[in-house]
Amino acid sequence: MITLSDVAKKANVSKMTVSRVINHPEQVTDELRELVEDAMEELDYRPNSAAKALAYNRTNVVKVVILEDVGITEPYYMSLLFGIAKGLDKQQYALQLVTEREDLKLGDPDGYIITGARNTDSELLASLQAPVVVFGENRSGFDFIDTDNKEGIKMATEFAIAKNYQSIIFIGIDVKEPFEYSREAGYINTMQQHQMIPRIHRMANHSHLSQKFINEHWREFARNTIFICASDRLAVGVVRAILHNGGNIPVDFGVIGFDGVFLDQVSNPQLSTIRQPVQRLGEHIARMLLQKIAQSGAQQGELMLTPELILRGTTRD
Amino acid sequence: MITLSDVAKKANVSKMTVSRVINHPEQVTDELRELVEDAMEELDYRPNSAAKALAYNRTNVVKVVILEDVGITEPYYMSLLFGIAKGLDKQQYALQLVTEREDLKLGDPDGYIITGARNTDSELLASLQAPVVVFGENRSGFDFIDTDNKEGIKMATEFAIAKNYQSIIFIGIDVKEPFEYSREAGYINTMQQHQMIPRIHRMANHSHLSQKFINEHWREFARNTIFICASDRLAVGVVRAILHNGGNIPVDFGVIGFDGVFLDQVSNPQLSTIRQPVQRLGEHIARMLLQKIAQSGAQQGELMLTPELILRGTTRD
DNA sequence: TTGTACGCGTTATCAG
DNA sequence: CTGATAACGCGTACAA
Repeated sequence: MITLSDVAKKANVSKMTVSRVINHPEQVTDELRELVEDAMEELDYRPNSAAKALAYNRTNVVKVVILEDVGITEPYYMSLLFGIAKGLDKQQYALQLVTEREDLKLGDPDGYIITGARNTDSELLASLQAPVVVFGENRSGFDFIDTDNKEGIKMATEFAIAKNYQSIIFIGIDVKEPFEYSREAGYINTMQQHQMIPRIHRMANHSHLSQKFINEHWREFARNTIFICASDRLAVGVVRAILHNGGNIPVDFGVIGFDGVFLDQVSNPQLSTIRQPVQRLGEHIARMLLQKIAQSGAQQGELMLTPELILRGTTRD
Repeated sequence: MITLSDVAKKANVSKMTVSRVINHPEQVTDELRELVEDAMEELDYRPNSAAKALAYNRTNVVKVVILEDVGITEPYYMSLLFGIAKGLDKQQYALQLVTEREDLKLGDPDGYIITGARNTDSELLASLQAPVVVFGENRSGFDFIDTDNKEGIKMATEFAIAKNYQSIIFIGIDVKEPFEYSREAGYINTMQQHQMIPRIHRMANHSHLSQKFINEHWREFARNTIFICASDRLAVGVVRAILHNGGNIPVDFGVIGFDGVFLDQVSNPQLSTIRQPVQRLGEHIARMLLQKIAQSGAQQGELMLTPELILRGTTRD
């Protein structure tokens, strides 16, 4: 193993000079700096993160916490993890996955990335002893990152209007959480701007529930109706019910989902959807946390990334 | 932060005694040991893993490598990661996710968990500088864990025979990999044991390919046929095609998938499938790697976990 | 601007 | 069986 001292010897300087070249290069003369850099290169020096962690009193570990019940594993989180891992790797950070509340207190990570948190989790999060960033809108003051939910639904609604769908119905998720409020707001605002009357139905986020709902109300839906759904799951159920009742997709009926992770692609026909940039969100939240750690816990604010409207088999051209 | 020294003072011993109580308790008298244990309890002592890592010349990090192209994110890996994380957590290990081959060489993990490896990756794996365990059967001599593929298909085939399906067809994945050979072997052996003639069709692992295949050969399939598929993806396509052609599931046609992760549950009707114990596999492979690290790289052999035949909407009672 | 001495928390070695 | 000492690799504080 190559250490600072090895490099120092090779460059004929003290190891402190080498350390400075790495952490405070401006304090070293160009001459020495180049000498040291060459030596590092030649020896293929790799800093020892355990030693660094010990000196800084850090662990170089962040906990990634999934508070949501993932009975059926959401593919969503896979992409998110990929992104997070990518963001952390660049700084030689490692992660520990936590899926059970009890395990939250174990270990001493340098920070936490929280996903799937509900309003009721605020106290729990506030009690953590290291910097926290949250994945998903919240109004409890935690730094967060999320898709721009409002904007996403706005895009879909304006598309529906532009395509002359007569009736534009929103199928929402029956939860009192900011992400849902924002999605509904995007729908309502856009409808009102165009003097159209919003119509919202809410249910738990399961495809068989939206399927059942459409089946039971089938007679109420005239041709030229589009359903904008708060999730791909709901959208998949809607599609099934329309087809089951003999409705023609995409000619007479349209369906747009929300998420754009996995489900939209394996469904048949492939779903038009508002795709969240999940992996990028992951990268950004990792960066946000690392920065917060570097700034010893300073507030980072919020960041919203714009989703993309993907048009496929369930909307007409 | 509570350190060894703090505990040592409280217990009136040297910190080496405390260290021994933790790592080599048999070298300490019962009397002192209890004294120290009480002190640790009272002070809520938590070992500093960075310091430990430095002393042992370890990083306490393992890399989890996904070599497969995950264009469409496989939910499969999510469960696996949960399991791995659980196994690692117990020993205070953290993980780094690697999805790109180039990133394999960065950092100095204590070991590697490799998934999605193909035959052609053998050299790459052999060149790694830390203990390696592989997820998935292989015949290159790497320690591995996998579902008992052969046994799983055998269970499904015997079920089909017991239910008096006239024709039992295997839809396989068109790859030259051990897992596929084992699945086919499970099918062929069982068929032969019952004096039945095996019939296998292979294609790439996409639902639209199996869908297309069934459509094109629809006339060849008499009633009372069951399709045993090498993946849930293939099974989903088969189901779609059967329904599309007016076939009655589960009365006249049966379908059994393989995997039992996510897809089987969101499909409609819900899929009968051979469920892999993915999360348990994850836990076991983590343990295997940690043990291999502890034994400085000693061979661990192979471990196969038995899958479970889940009967749902695509097979008759 | 550069170097020296020491500390971070833990473990191995060796002496008692 | 127990304790003192040195060492792991790196960073800070202070001195030169």
